[in-house]
Amino acid sequence: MKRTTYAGLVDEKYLNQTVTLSGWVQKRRDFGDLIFVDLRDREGIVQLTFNATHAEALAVAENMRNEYVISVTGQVVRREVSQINNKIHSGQIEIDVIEAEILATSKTPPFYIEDNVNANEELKLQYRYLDLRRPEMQKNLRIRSKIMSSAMNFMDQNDFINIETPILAKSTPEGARDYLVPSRIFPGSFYALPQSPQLFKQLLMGSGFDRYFQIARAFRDEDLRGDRQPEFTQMDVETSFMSAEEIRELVNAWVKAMMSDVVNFDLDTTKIPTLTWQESMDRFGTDKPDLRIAYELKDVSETVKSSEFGVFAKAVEAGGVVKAIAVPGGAENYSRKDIDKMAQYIERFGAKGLAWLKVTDEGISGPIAKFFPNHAALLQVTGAKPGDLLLFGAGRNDIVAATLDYLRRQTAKDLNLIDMTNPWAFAWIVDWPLFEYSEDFDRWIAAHHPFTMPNEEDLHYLDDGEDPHQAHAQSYDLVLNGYELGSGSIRIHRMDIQEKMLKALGFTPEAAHEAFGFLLEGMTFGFPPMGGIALGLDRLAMLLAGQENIREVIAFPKNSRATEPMTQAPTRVDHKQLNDLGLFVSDVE
RNA sequence: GGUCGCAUGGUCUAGCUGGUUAGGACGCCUGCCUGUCACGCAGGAGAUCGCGGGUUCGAGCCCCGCUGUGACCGCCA
Repeated sequence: MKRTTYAGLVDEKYLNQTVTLSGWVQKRRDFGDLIFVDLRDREGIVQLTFNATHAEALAVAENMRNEYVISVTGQVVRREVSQINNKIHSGQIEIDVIEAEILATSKTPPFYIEDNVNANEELKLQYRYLDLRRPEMQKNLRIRSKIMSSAMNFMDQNDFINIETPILAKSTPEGARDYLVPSRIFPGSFYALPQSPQLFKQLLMGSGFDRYFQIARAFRDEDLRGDRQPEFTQMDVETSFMSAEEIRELVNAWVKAMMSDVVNFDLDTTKIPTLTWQESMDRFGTDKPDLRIAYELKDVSETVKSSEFGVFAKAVEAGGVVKAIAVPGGAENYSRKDIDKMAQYIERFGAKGLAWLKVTDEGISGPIAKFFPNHAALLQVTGAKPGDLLLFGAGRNDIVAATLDYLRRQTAKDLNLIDMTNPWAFAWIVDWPLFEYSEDFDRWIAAHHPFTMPNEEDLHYLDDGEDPHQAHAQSYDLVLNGYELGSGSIRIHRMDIQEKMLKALGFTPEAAHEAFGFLLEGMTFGFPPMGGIALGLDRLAMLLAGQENIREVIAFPKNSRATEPMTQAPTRVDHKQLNDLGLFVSDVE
């Protein structure tokens, strides 16, 4: 029996036709001499009816169970009006089955194959192939597929050349921890899986390809998060002779095409705001603001520095800040207990406590209200209105920023204050610091990567005797709804600047040569001005699919401990394999 | 590396202040049923309460350790 169409596509257009369908038994409803079976395939569900008119088929249906694979041939018939099921596409019709065959039986699955399953994550990952049968997962992966084909089309139409770069690459200092691959031929030597194709794509610009793209896998051996997997997929782009602004325009055009192709949304890219990094940090406390939330961080340091409330006064005195958000309607909607919970949560950001005030028609209330007898200025600076809840952060600027960023997002989520009339809030964040201080390494490291071009007017900061850490970079991040989608920059294409940069990062000339000699040498052979970007397709797919975890758009993801419950990877390997590689594993229990 | 949660039939869960025949829903099995689509009805099977130790006359419940797992902080150029 050869399949003629998909179960989920059969509708009135097929009336009275004989069709052959194959798929999985979603559900059987058995009335003895009448059996209904919901047949599921990738496109959806159709109801099959079996009755005594076709006794052989009925007998087969009696043995059907959930998740059996079956093939049936029957006639598409109209349902009586009272029997129409509007929940499914095929609900106007059903299949009067003439012939049926069980192609495979199934054990009872460990969880229901339906959306909104409540099974725990580990179980779903262990039986990932079953979880992927769920319509929602099928939808998610198809969105992902559409994003990829949209990207490929756009790049092709814009004369980009798709070039693959090595997966077995060289370990370089700086950046994330590498996944290492031992060399058999050179025991003790290792390849590294690329954290991104960064250096290769720059070299390709040196080769004159001018416009490169690749849908590339990248690997970072760091701890996972809801939006972070150890291997992930980037749309990696590099161009020659383009300014940062031109590159952002190009990405805007792609994003516009992609939003249209994938979610049929007409994105007005002229309305995508461009914020400097500093502005974003000041207004939102984060470098990836969710612009669907109207309220922002307000600096009240000046207003409260001479107040009687010691916590605020001391914070300012010690060189810190006091900032606040005014949560609309928060006064009624948050109890003392809720606020205590928030206060406890923010300890993880280093916050010592959470000061708050409820704004009322009469003024302000709450435990610290008595310290602000003249609260008019406070309300003016924060823009707070009666009914609002003022939440304060006081102390070190970075802690205040992290705390209020969290509180802003969390309260907006709690109180439905996310503006859904603007469902896709893109933003560009530009003018990033070139360096950031790493407490881990106890030195300055590249904020983006060591090949990021400083702003022209900041180049002098890299000269001897100046403070390089004041420099800002020609770099840009694309943000969507509070997630970093991608990050790029204009690259350094001149060796003299690159050498200064590496020096500022603390590389000796020897160490720089050892790590990046091939790139430095390349730059002596005429490298063009270049820049590019890498966009995280997993996160993009997650957002477009309306999911909150990146696992939902990856067919076979890792769990939060970077293991894969289905295959059990990573696993031990046998001694022969280790011997071949010249490896000895110590510290095995 | 750290913080906070979670772990009870196949699944999701209830189990209070320590004494229960460990309860429910869904699923599964058997039988009946010709219009269901959350089918219905009758019956049935299915649990060393994650592991180890401790407290106690007595532990699913309290304590300690471990394991697994989720979220987050650090980390992620």
